[in-house]
Amino acid sequence: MNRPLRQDLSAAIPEGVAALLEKEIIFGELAPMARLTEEEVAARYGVSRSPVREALRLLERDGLVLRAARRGIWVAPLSLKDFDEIYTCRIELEGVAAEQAAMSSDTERKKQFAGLLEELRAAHARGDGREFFMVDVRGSALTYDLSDNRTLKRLLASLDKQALRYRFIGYTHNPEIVDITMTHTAAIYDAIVGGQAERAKELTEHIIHYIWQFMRGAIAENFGKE
Amino acid sequence: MNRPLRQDLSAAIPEGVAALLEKEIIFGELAPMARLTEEEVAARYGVSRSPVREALRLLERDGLVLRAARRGIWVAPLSLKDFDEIYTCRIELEGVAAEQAAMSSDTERKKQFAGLLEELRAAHARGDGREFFMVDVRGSALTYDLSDNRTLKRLLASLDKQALRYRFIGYTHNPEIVDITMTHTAAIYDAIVGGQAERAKELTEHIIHYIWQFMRGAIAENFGKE
DNA sequence: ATATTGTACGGTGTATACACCATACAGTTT
DNA sequence: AAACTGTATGGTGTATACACCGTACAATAT
Repeated sequence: MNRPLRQDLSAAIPEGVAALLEKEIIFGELAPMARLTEEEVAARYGVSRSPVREALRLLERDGLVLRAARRGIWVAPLSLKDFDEIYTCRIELEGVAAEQAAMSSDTERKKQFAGLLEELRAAHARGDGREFFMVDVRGSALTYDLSDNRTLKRLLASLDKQALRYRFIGYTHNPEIVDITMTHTAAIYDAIVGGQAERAKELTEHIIHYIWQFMRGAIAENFGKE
Repeated sequence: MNRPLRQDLSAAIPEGVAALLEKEIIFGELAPMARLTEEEVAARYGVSRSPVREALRLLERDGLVLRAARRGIWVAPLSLKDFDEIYTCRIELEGVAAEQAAMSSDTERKKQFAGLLEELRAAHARGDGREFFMVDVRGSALTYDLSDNRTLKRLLASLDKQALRYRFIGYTHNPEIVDITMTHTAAIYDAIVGGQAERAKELTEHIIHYIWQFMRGAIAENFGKE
């Protein structure tokens, strides 16, 4: 009963289950405050409760689920306050990451930005918002890698997962957010590849602040009260 | 065999075990790269492997231990690079936390800073570096609480645990670091309590940067090569 | 009718058994 | 002698059984 799924989960079952649940949460297939029971998740993926528990610990770390001792587990709710909290942190850390990435001399990996930009443009042209964000995340991951700071990378990877939930909702309600992101991302990639550290940092901070304020409207509409 | 320890662990065993291991790692009782086996830890605290596994996941999240699949678990090594990475992140996030804390109107909780300052002075006067840092951590925790940003709090709580290992080593080699921290901390508390947001942020960033550079010497001596 | 207590059940928390991988070492072969 | 293969062992990874808490609902008493 557990054999078939083991293949899909690429060796590490907890991380595999976490990745699958992550996607479901980020893209709204699992609604905010949806109840998760360990046994149900275990049955769904054909594994036992042990790795599921570890997967849920990972999701808790990234703020995607809430746990109450002996009460249960829920998909973390979304709120305007939470959104503001995340962006308050992101604006600082993404700025540093872009700055440090620009200072990297790893020209070989910097070339990957060109390919990513093409993928972004393709997804943008197709109007595929979901794919757009997935590629955008890979661009961020590349930036974090170039910054050569494992601690920063760890913090941002965690923040990004939360942020992506809001970004996807924002896109759903205001598709032009993809247009804005598209334009600005190109400028940032340029600065990073060109080694303009200060510019990369300022651009990143400015742009994140801009998108933050732009998205607040859509977010407030849905979660203003909470 | 497991009953007696349960009391010490205050209800949640994984968190309890994690807290105990944390202290041992932070204060050097468990040396960098020391091997940890789940069974040994479980036996030591009189619990089973299940909660120990979860405790080790928590420590991994905070960068205190490293895990290699099916290979083992080790206390995370210390290095100058890691130290720089942590402070690069801390300087940004602590600044924001101080700024936001100063903007808080929770005058009731702000009064706690006075008591903490007294405790700091007492520990400083006694030359009790370990106690000094423990109180300092509570001051940071209060600042994070006041910032009213759960995301920021989560990121900083994690960072602080790593940072404390280096801070304790720095103090061991350069006890005057406690003097410096003592003086500067008082100024920051003043700014936060007084509601001077911009000043609190600038002071914090400046001071963390100063201590960072000051400590680099002691850290480099021990871990320069790694 | 309301309040209180008993009870059943869903679900997490922990313990334990077993599977399986990684390493080291010994034995065999070339 | 060196390389390779087989095997034993230590330790993590997973499955499963059971303990225990929290909630809801029903029954009884006031």
